[in-house]
This record gives sequence, structure tokens and C-alpha cells, in this order.
Amino acid sequence: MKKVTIAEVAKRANYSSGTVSAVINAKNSVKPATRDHILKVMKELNFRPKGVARNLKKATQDKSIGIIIKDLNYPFYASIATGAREYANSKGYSVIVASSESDHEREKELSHLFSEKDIKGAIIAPTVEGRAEIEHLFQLRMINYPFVLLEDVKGIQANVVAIDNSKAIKRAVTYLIDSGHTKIVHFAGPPNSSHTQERIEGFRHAFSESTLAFHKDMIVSIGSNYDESFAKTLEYFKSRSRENYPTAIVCFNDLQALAVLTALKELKLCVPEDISVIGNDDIYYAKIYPVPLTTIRAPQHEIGKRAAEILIENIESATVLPPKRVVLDTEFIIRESSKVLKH
Amino acid sequence: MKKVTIAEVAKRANYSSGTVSAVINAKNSVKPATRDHILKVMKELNFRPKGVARNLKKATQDKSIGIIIKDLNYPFYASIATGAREYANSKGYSVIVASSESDHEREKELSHLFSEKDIKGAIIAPTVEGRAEIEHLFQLRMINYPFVLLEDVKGIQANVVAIDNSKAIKRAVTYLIDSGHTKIVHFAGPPNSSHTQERIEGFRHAFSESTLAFHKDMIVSIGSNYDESFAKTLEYFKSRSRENYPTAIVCFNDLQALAVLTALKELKLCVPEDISVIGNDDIYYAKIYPVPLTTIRAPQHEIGKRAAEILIENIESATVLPPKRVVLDTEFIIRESSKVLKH
DNA sequence: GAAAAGAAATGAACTGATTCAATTTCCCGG
DNA sequence: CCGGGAAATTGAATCAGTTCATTTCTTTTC
Repeated sequence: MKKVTIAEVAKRANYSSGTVSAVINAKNSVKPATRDHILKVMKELNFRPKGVARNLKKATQDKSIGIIIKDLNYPFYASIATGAREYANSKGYSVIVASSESDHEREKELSHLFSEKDIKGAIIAPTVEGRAEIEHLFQLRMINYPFVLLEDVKGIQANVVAIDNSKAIKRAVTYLIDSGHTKIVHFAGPPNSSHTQERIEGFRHAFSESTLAFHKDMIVSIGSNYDESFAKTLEYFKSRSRENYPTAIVCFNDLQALAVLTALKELKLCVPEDISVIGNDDIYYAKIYPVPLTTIRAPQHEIGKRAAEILIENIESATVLPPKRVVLDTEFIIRESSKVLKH
Repeated sequence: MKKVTIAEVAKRANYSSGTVSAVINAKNSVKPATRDHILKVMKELNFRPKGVARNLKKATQDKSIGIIIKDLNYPFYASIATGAREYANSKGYSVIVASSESDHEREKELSHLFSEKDIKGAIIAPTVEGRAEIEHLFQLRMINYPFVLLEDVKGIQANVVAIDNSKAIKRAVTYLIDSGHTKIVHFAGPPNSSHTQERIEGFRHAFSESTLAFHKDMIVSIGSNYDESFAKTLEYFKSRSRENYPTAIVCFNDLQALAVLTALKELKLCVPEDISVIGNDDIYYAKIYPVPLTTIRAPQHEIGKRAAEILIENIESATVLPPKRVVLDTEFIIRESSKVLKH
């Protein structure tokens, strides 16, 4: 199945390529009868003019940026994308989004796709599996392709807009300790995520600055998707006696926290009376939930906006700019899923 | 600021364009010293090879499709996109997503963007504002650009994968009527959406087949975003006496239904004891909610999958295929937010 | 140190559209 | 039926890279 070109259409229709081009571009210099005839031939041959070739000569260059997120369905990323989109749109850029599904290979493919399609730059939530596989980032850098990462990646100095996960969790845990909780556990995320590591670190750090001792049993791996977290929560509580229940759970993220809340309800445990639950991210649905979730708010909108800002600055710069690193503050939001035990 | 071309890099580096090209493409026929030198010049000039030109000659054509949804943050669309992505990926296609924000102009821009970038085809959730502005679809059709719509659009016969909104709502309302509800209202969506109209139609239809009379006060316009729906629900109940409260509310979509549930809680009205609430779509969060939502499930995953299937079939066809129209069934899911009044 | 082999670099042809000055066709008034 | 201006059409140049047969430069070998 060979590609049909404009030349073939022209030959078949007995007109020149210029006229066919005029038809495609809806120029009004073409006689209606000619136009109809050429359109008919185009349809017969299923002629699809190659966008790549069309744009080569075209004067007007479109402006567009891409975002590679890890999960289309997790509202956290959708909000970041929206923040980026709003800023980019205000600067005249279109925005397209793609999901890597936390798959390093797919991330690589997508970043190639973006650069090959002349998407002017990319915001990337990077997935680094095992040892740092970051050739694709160096590849982008080689062709001076502007990009901004949403997490630090070891081994490359690049534009980064991120939050301090460790500090954020530490703050929440310190709050729990200060409010009299002693039996605190962390329901941790997927082991291969750098976020998981940072959050565990923050958890430990809070203990090291308190009078309480950290114990590794306090870290419970509980998966990242809802169903898995729900099941593992049930399992966790069923496998221990009531006096060994924690009084507070710090979750990896809000979706997981919602799963925990639902599981606790099924176990007839009350939140926050029996157990305090703290989430992370402050996704849209965290505050909609009937027991509004105490959580650590990542400024999703702002993250997207700042990333887009830096990206566009790089795109429009005539020279290669030095990498920028922005760490945004999180906000600890106390709602109704946590309670103070003593003062 | 003129575009830096490979020729300039070549001249400045004292090598030929072929060698520079070899460097860009990481061919190993270049002497390391040469390579380093050319890379340095590339960086100095901030040379960004134009993807468009690179791809013109390249043998391997990438495979990719695009999806234009209306809202990145509404899980309904994210699920459709995911369904499409999974199928497309299995066929070797990359998928990119863009949001039109229900803005017809943006939809038009994005569809142009896709075709110009040689994204091989598009799935489009169309926004038709006021009179049918569908030139951009005809534009796509003219260049035989494959696309699939997620709603019927008047005035054009195209590939469509959709659900029967009217029928779906009718079913829910008939259920309510059969379970003894007499005071039923419909909290309708944004007036300019075809979905809103179809759902109102289904609501009326259920009444016309029952012994109950329809009255236009049963249709309450309540916006589409959460905050607006929440506020308007409060307002609705505060502006009438208790004996005029409905016993059942059929909502435009699930997000709205969640807003209604939250508002009712604030009003100290119990669901489903005092009032039954029915949603629409069955978004992910509908079942996570502590009062699991009775709703009408649109097979989001399936919609995306079928759309991608038809799209790819068209992309890979040597001839122009006749339009296909697929209407998928919805499923009425009774959970805990609704109750039967009598039998 | 010359010949052969291998490595590195060249540059013109090529990709598939658009563009636009030049040419041909059409149409209308005299 | 002719002339001239407008309308329609032509086709070669152009866009910015890749490709690859050919040439030039290095090594290696005896």
C-alpha cells in the first residue's frame, strides 16, 4: 500500500499539483467544476496529504506543547495538566497530553513522538525504573529540545518543578505526634516510585526528631490503585488484634486514603474517632468525600503553571538557558478525617 | 529570530550537512572528536532540528492517534481515553489527548493540529455551539482524515460511537415511577449541551408512558460543575417548603449527583431515606462514595475501545470507508442512593 | 613505503507538499 | 470577431532535513 501523493492526484485528475493544492487549502481561485472533479479524484484515491510535507513550506508555525503524565485517571495529574494548559493557552500555545502509565518505554516513545512532531516542548512526569535509564532525556537535550521534569531525576541536571515530598509527610507526621498519636503507620505506595521513597524518608525523619522510636513495621506497602489498597487495608486490620491497631494512618496519596476510609467503614471503625487518616495530594474528590480528608495539598495547578512558564521561556529563548529548579511548598490541610488525641 | 538550519550548523562547524545529520541521529560513522565539535556548535547556535523536515524523508512512519475530549478533569472522559489508549496501544499506536474545554474554537484548532502533525486520526467529543458549526469536520473529511465522533452531530454523517442518553434516563425515571415515586425532578446540565437536551427528552418520555403528568417545573437547570451544582441545590431546597420537596432527583451526571448528595447532607436530609438521588455516567468515584450512587453506567471503556477500533480500521484502509454508527447500551445500576417507596 | 582495507565525510538527490510569477483560458463590451 | 482584463491554471523553486553512492582520509599489513 504505497502512499498517494499530490502528484498522482494531479495526474489522475488532469490538473497540476498547484491546482490540487489550491483545492486542499480551499483557495477560491479554483473553478467550482474543477474543484469538484479534483475532490472526487482525491476521494477515489483516498488521498491524505501528508501533514509533514504541508508544514515544511507553510509560513505560519503553530505553537504547541506536550505533557507526559503517568496516569490519565488520577485527578492529581489532570489538575497539573490543567494548570499547564491554562497558562500555555494564555500564551497562545495548544496543549496535548499523553500518559506513560508509569512505563519508562512508553515515556521514551512519547517524548520522541513529541519532538518528531514539532511539538515545541514537553513537560514530563518521569518514570525511572531501576537504574537510571535516562538516555531519552539526553537525546532530547542533544537536539536542544526544551523540557521540564516534574520530579528530580538522578544523573541529569534539567528544568524541574517539584514539591518536597519528604518535608510534606514529615510535617503531617509531626502534627500527629504533637497531637498525642503514638501508634502511627505509613501506608506506602508502589516500591519503584521515587515518591514512595521520599515519603517514607519524611515519615522516618519526623520520628527521629521526636521522642518516639521508629520501627520498620510502621511502613506498610499497600499498592497504589484503589482496589489493591482497599483489599490490603482489610487484610492489615484482620491480621492483628484490636489493641495493635494504629491510631493514625498516613497514606501515600488521596486515592489510597479513600480506599482506606472505605475499608475502615466496612470494618466498622470510625474516622476520626477510632482512627485518624491523612491523605496526600489533595485531589478534587478529597474534599467532596463526606468525611473530608485531612491531607497534604500539592499545588497542582501551580505546578502545571510554573512548569509551562519555564518551558515556554525555554522554547522562546534564542539561546540554551541554564536549568531551573523550582520546589513548591505544600500545605497541610486539616479537615475531618483526623483528630487530636491530647494537648 | 530566524530558524537555525542544519546548513548553518554545518558551515559553522566546517563539516557537511550529512555529517551533522549523522550526529543528530547518533550514527556511529562519526569520529568522536567530530561529534563533540558538532554538538558544541549545535548548542552554541541552539539548533533545534525541525521534526517536520526530519520526518519527510524518514522511512519509518510512526503510528499515533489523537483524542479530543471536553474536560481533562472529568473522569468520564479520562476513562474513555483510557479505553481508546489500551486498544490503540495493542495495535501499536501511540495516543495523545487534548481537551477542548467544550469550546468549539479550541476543538477546531486541535483537530487541525492533529491533522497537520500527521497524527493518523482523531476521536472527537464534539462541541456544537448554537447553529451547527461543523466546517472543521468537513475540512477533515475533505482531506480524507479519519475521525470518529463520540456524539451525533447534525448535518454530517460520520463515524459515531455513542450511547442513547434519552433511553438511559427514561429507564431510570421509569424505575422511580414504578417504585412509587411521584415527586421526581431532573437536575439538568448546561443548556448548550446536546446531552442535556437528550436527557430532558428521556425524562419527559418516561412520564408520557406513565400515568403521571409531566410539568416543566420538574426540570431544574443546575449547571455542570461541582460548586455551582452544590450552591444551586441548597438554593433549590431553601426556596421551598418541605412538603414541596421532591422524593427523587435524577441528575445530569455523577459529579453533579455528588454535589447534590453533599448539599443534602448539609441540609440534614437523608439519602435515600428522605430523597433518592440518581446519577449518570458511573464515574470511578461514584462507587467509592460512602453512599454508593445509583446511576446509569455508560460503558466508558468500551466507548473508547470501539471508537479506537473504528478509527484504526479507517486509518489502515486503502479506500474511504462508509461511516459507521455504533450505539452502546447503558446499564442501570442500583446502589444505595435510591430506594423503593412501594411495590 | 606502497597497497589494500576500513573509517569518515561529502554533497547532490530526494521527500511531498506550498508558493507565486508566468502563462493560458475565459468572458464581455465594442 | 477582436482585444483586453479578469479568472484559472501551471510548474519550477522552495522548505529543512535524510540518504547513500562516491570520495577522501586513516590505518593496517607486508
